[in-house]
Formats: sequence, structure tokens, C-alpha cells
Amino acid sequence: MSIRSADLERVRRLPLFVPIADEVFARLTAGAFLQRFPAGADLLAEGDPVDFLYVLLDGSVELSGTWNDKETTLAVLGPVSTFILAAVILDAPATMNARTVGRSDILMIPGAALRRELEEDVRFASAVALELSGCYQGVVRAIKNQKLRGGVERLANYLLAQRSRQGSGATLTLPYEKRFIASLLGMTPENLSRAFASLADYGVEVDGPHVTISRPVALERLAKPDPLIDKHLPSDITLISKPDRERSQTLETYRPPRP
Amino acid sequence: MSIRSADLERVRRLPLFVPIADEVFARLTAGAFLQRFPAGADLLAEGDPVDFLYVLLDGSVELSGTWNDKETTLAVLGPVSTFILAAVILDAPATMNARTVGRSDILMIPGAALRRELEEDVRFASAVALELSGCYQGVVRAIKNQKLRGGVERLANYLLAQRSRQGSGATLTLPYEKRFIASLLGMTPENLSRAFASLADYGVEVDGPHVTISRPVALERLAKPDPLIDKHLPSDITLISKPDRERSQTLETYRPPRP
DNA sequence: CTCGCGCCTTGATCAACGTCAACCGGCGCG
DNA sequence: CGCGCCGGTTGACGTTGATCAAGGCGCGAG
Repeated sequence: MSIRSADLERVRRLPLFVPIADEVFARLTAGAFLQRFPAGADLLAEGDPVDFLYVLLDGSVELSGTWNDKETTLAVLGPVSTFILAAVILDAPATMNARTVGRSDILMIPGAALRRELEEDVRFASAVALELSGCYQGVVRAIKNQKLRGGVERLANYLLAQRSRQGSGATLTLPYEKRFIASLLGMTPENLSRAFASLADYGVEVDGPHVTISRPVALERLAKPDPLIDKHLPSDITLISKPDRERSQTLETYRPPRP
Repeated sequence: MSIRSADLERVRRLPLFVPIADEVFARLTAGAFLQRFPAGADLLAEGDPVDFLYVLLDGSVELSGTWNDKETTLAVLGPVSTFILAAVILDAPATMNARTVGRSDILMIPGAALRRELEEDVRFASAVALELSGCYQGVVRAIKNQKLRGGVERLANYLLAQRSRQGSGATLTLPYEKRFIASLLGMTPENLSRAFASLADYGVEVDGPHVTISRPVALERLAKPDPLIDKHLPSDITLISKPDRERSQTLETYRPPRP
């Protein structure tokens, strides 16, 4: 599929590509192609060689890890973001699975070209270093969120993050199905349900996808949000999750329309 | 303290500095200084501005995260390795605490110089990108280890890793006190003890710091080691841990002499 | 030698969380 | 209209691992 110039423009505006010269960008995207995937498409499995840097232009993608028949969601990404940068740079096998959540448009940039420019263009190389640093810090935040907090606290912080993202009003709308949010927060749907129930004491009311927070201060006192953990910056990859079967967690990156 | 040239040589051999030109290395280390810390010294706390890249030349350093009076060890490093690279590059506050475990010699390289060279030298910038990619993958492996495996399985894999590192004989020596290994593996000392006990069924015998593995295949059948998780490369930073108070986990980097 | 202090171990109890099963309500479809 | 499916919820139960308390052992100091 040929690449629309509007799409290229969006890619160009990614922090990773902003600092580089036009010609470098041209060389990087010369061998690139755009592909549209249906929902639930497997893009990459653990251990696969990684030939392309993926740039998610539309839709959303879930990254997960598996071992011994258990699966754990490591991150969920929204547009516009890149993924598996580290594996591409190392030219190493993928350490996670990538699967589309909804139908997604993905730009695939040849890894070889990327590694070539990395070695020749300072601007690009330092942009990559910055990007990777951000990813790294995101992972660290995610680990702390996962390991230091209990399920109820994670949910409380998630709700507060959504709230601030949706204008800090008393009401917010959950961006995904609850089952998927449970996965994001590293718990089972059953426990998410119970966590919501126990937040009732803190002024949280739930009606389907609509949540109203009547006593934000009480909720914050429980959640104890911390800028070193909850920093919800744009384009922040995050992770975490839980054993067994589909779980996960992410500092959300976007609010997709609900179906 | 002035820097011995032997120390500088060791730093020079780090993957991060091998590819760069002598003059660049000279500029990086021009403002650097070597400092000796006693055991248990706090080098850095979460939220602190990060003015230096730390290079651990001797001793060992624990990285941890805290929230709400709970602490969780994120990684333990041995010589020679660098830490908080990501924060230095982003010129952002530290996301973890750093504390020496034993007396440690640490080289401190001014962050400003590092960021300057990052923007001017391709070789260095791409070396940084490679280094960060490795760190990132290490973290991902650590998360998978932590989230997908139970305590007994983590211990089993840890023992197998030690075994292969110590010559694959039937016997191995634990490199740390058990209490610290418990922390490394993300569990309490009590549970480590129980985990060892339950490994008796798989041919693991413990006598103080000495462990003999009489039926490696049985142990491997339990541990199910996975190259995507257990890849114990040299200079591999890893993480993970557990809530409450001092816990941790790491893909070991070295075998220090036991006291 | 003996006391005391760490480290390790062991047992009992508890809290968090996953699992299993059943049920409810909405919605599309025959 | 009624059926069945699916997402969500609720309850009972089991497992994992943390917590608390107690005791053994080795070792250095008095």
C-alpha cells in the first residue's frame, strides 16, 4: 500500500523524527510501507526476528509477554506511537508479542535502514536515545505501580489519571470495556468489579462506562498519586501486568472512541 | 580524588565507551571524579536531579523504588556497570533510589558533558542507544520473570543461572546472603526458605551458602528456563521486586566474593 | 566459656488475589 | 416474542505469599 503524505506528516511529527533532516527522514521512509490490520491480528510473536520498526498510526496495539502458557499484557499503545524500537536497534529477537486490538494502520520502517541512519546521523541517534530513555522510565514507573500498589490503589490512580485527562470534571467515561481495563491494571475482571465496589466508600459511582467522582480529595487520599509513578505524559509507554491469562497495565496514551 | 589510569582503562572498555574516539572519551571524563563510598551509602533518592552518570567500578549498588512507605528493590548492579543513564540523558529527576551495598568505588561523569557529546558524536550517541536498548530489554525480561512466574520458579531459574555461571557443576555457592537473594527474587526471607525446602523434591540440597543440584533435568523441568527471560548476558541490568520493604530481583551481573 | 546478636528457619495466621460457578441485564437474531 | 450470548457482577473457595512469633545455630565480645 502506498503511503499517503498526510500519514507521513504525522510520522514526521513524532519526537523520534522531528529533529532529523528531511533527507534522513526520506531515506528512513523510502523502504517503508503502510499496512492495515484487522482487529486481533498478530503482528509479532516473542522470539521472532524484528525486521521493521512499527509506527502505529491508527487503532491500538497490545504488547504482551508469555511463559509456560501464561500471558501477561505489558502495554497498550494508541496512535501515534512507535513500538519495539529496542529490538530493532539491537537487531535482536522480539521480547514481546504484538497484537492489534482494533483495526489498525501501521507504518513499517525497515530496521536495516534505521540502524544505518543510527550510525550516521547524530540527530537521529540522539533522538533515539531520548526516546529509549523515555520508554525505560515508563517501564520503571509501571513496575513501581504494579509492585508497590494494591489493586484498589491502582484503580484509584487510573481513575484520577483519566479524570485529569478528561477535563477534571466530576464525571468521566471509561475508554475501554471493563474487561480490558482490568487487564490494563493487572487484575481479573472479577477483582476490578470488587475494586470498583470498594471505591464506593470514596465517592466513586459507576454506571456502565460512566464514572462520577463525587469526592476527589478522598479518592486522592487513598490513591496517593506520585509524579514519579503516575506522570502521564503524552506518548508514554508503560507496562505491567499479571500472571495467568491476559492482564496488563499502562499509563494510558489516548482515549479512543468507544464502539 | 584523582582518577587512576587503570580505572579509566576499565571504564574505557565498557560497551558504552568502546566505540568512541579517544578525544571524546577524554572530554567526557575531563570533569569526572572518582569517589569511594562506604557500605549503605545513599547515592541518590527518587526525585533528585541527576547531575552525573554513575559508573560502578567496584562494589555493588542497589536500585530501589518507593511509594507510601513501601520499598521495592528494582535492581542490583555489580562492577563494571553504569546506572541512571536514562535519567541523565533526559536531564530528568531520578526515578529510583541508589544505595551502595558494600563499599564501592564509583566514577561520576558530569551529565552536562554527556548530553553535549550525545548531540555531537554519532558513535557515542549510537552506543548510548544500544546501551539503553539493552537496559530496556532487561527490564522487560525482569517484568516477565516477576509476573509470570511464582516464587519457587524464580528461585529454580536463579539457581540454574548461577549454576551455568559457576561452571555447570553439581554444586554452586550463593553469591550473597540469603536475605539479599530473597530481595533479589522478590520475596521475603521466610518464603525463600520455604522455596528452598520445596525444591528438595527436585534434587536441590542446601547447606548454608552451598547448593548442590543432584538432578538438573528435574529442576529444569520445573524451572522451564526461557532465553527470552533468562538470557544472562554480561552487563545486563534487570529488575523487579515486591511491595512492602526491601525486595528485589535481578539477572545477576557478577559473582562478588563472599565476605 | 558464655552471652548476645544476626541470620536462618519453622510454624501459625492473615490478606490479597485468582478461580469457579451462578446469575443478571441488554441486545441481536431467529 | 423469546432465545441465547456476552459483559458484568456476586459469592464461595483455594492458593500464594506476607506477617508475626518463636526457636536454633554460629560467631564474636566480654
